Amino acid sequence: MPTPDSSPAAHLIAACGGRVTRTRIAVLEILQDSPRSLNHDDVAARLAADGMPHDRVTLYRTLDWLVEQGLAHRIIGPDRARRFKAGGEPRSQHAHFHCDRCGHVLCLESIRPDEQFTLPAGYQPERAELVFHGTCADCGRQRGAKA
Amino acid sequence: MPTPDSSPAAHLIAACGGRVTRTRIAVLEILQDSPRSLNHDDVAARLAADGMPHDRVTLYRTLDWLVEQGLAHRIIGPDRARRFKAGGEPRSQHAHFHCDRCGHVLCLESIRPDEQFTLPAGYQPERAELVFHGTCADCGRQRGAKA
DNA sequence: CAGCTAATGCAACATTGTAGCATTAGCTGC
DNA sequence: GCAGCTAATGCTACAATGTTGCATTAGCTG
Repeated sequence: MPTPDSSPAAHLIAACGGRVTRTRIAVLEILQDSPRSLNHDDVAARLAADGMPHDRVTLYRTLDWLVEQGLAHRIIGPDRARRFKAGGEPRSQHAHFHCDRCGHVLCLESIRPDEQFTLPAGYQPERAELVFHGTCADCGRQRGAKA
Repeated sequence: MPTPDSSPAAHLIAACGGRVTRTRIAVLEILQDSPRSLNHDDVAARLAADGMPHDRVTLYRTLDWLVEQGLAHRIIGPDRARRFKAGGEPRSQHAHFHCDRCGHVLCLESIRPDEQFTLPAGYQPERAELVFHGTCADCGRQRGAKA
C-alpha cells in the first residue's frame, strides 16, 4: 500500500500525538467522507466494505478517541445510539436534523440555538442542543414517489 | 386500602380504557408528583419505597403504556436512558433543561423551539427538540456552597 | 361469582457500550 | 534496519438498558 501518511486524515491523527494506525485513519476518513453522522454499525459496515476486519471494542475506542482529540463529535440519536461525525463541536453550537423518513442525521450549521433563547431567571445554560425531526430536503423532493 | 378509584390518577387510567391496576396508579402518581422527569430506576426506587415490589419488565411496559395513552411523555437523557414525566407532549413543544450539576431534567414550558427557527429550504420539520445543558436555578443558588 | 383476557412476573434474550488482559504493531533510539 | 517500549488492538467477559415469550394473576363484565 501507499505510505499511510499520504492521507490528510493521517496528518490530523499524528498532530494529536497519537499513533497513526490503519484503524484510526480508516475511521476518520469514513467520518470525513460522510455528509451525515454515522452510528457504530454504519462505520463498522464501511470498514468491512473496505476489507478491514474489525473488532467492535476497538471501533468504540477509536471513535471515543477521535472525539476526545476533537477530530470528531458525537450526538445521541433517538434510538439511544451514538452517532459520530468528523470535526469537533466546541466552537459551533449548531442544530441537527433527524429525518424520520430516511433516518439520517444532518447538521444545520446555520442554526445556533445558543444565540436565540432567553431562559427563565436563574438558569445558566452552557450548551444548547437543538434537534429537529421531520422530513429532510432530499426526502422531501421525492415526496410523492415513495410516501 | 381505600378504593383505588379515589385517586385522580385512577380516573385518568380508566378514561383510557385500560384496566386500573395498582401498578399503573402508583406509577402515574409517582410521575405526577415529580417536578422533574424520572428514569426507570427512579420510578422503581419510589415504588419500592411505597412498599410495592416490582418487576423490571412490568415497569417498562407500564411506562410505555402511559406514554402510548398520552398520560406521560418521554425524553432520552444524555446517558442514553429514557426519562419519563406525567402529561402528554404533542400539544406543547417545550424545551428541556439538563442540569449538569444535579443531573435533573426540567421542562421549560415557556420556550417553544418550533416557533423560533427558519430551516434551510426543503426541510420540513414536524417536531423540534431543544435541550439546554448547564446549571439549573436551584443549583445556581447554591453555587458557592458546594462547587 | 364464573369466565374472559389484559396485565403481571419470570426467564431468557437483544442491543449498546465497558473492563481486563494478552498480543500486535507503531514509534523511538540505536 | 533492528530492539525495545508501550499504545493500540482484539478477544472474552461483563454491565446497563430495553424486549420477547409464556405461564400465572387479577381486573372487568355479564
